[in-house]
Amino acid sequence: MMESRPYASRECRDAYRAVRDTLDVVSGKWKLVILAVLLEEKQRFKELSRKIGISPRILSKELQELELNKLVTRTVCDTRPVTVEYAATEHAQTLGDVIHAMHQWGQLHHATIVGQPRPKTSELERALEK
Amino acid sequence: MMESRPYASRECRDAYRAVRDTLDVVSGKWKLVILAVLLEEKQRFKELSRKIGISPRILSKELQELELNKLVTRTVCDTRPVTVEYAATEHAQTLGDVIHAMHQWGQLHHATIVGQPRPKTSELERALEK
DNA sequence: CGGCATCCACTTGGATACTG
DNA sequence: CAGTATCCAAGTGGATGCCG
Repeated sequence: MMESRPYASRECRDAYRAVRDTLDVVSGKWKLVILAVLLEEKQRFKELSRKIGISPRILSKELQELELNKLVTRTVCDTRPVTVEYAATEHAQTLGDVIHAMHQWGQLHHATIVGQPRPKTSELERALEK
Repeated sequence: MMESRPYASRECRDAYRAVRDTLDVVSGKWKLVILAVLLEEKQRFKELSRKIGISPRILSKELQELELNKLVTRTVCDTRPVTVEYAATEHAQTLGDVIHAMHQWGQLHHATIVGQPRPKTSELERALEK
């Protein structure tokens, strides 16, 4: 494999890797939701689970990945039944530009798609509504 | 369902929808690769398939989604066995800011992660190398 | 050549029950 | 409370063959 790659230059491949890294971090159903909540204020495991309606198994997995990527910190509190607090890191805040760009383009895209004389199929509606 | 959502305000929900729309468009294994190639110059189906090493079935599906989102155009050429040309649209070019932001942050992220005294686990390496 | 149909492997997300 | 184990449903990506 690796015969004919679409990227002639090393710079292109590296650029693509960087984009993919970002995509890996923000993709998925929950990562951005969790980060959004934690960026407002730190939360305990159960609070997160309840607030965003996510099962413990998934939440645990997501938080571990976010912690590996240094986007959240995990702090065990020495309380009675033991609680754990999760908080967004400074590094998580640097995601702002990416979120903003995606927010802007999402709006532009929506306008581009629905602001047309009779969209061809209803396929599209469903795709955007989901 | 829809009981307790983490988004108090309407603005937040709308912002999140816009971000999700963008994510839906650029996520996945191939969409950005296809767009990158088509942004350089228009290509025929087979050329695309060969250049980036993707099976016809997947390529077809991806192209249809991209066309629905007005990111590529599909042109049937009246040649002998019949060829089809795909080209990136102007709308596809507006994705530039998003890509750029993801590129920048991807680099920052990589530096943040690997530029540390002894990363805890080798988990991380694999996560970033894949 | 373009692209659909079939079948299949792997991943993602989820419900539930259980442990320290 | 925090987190794991099990089991499971659905989605995604892929190989191969066929057809106009």
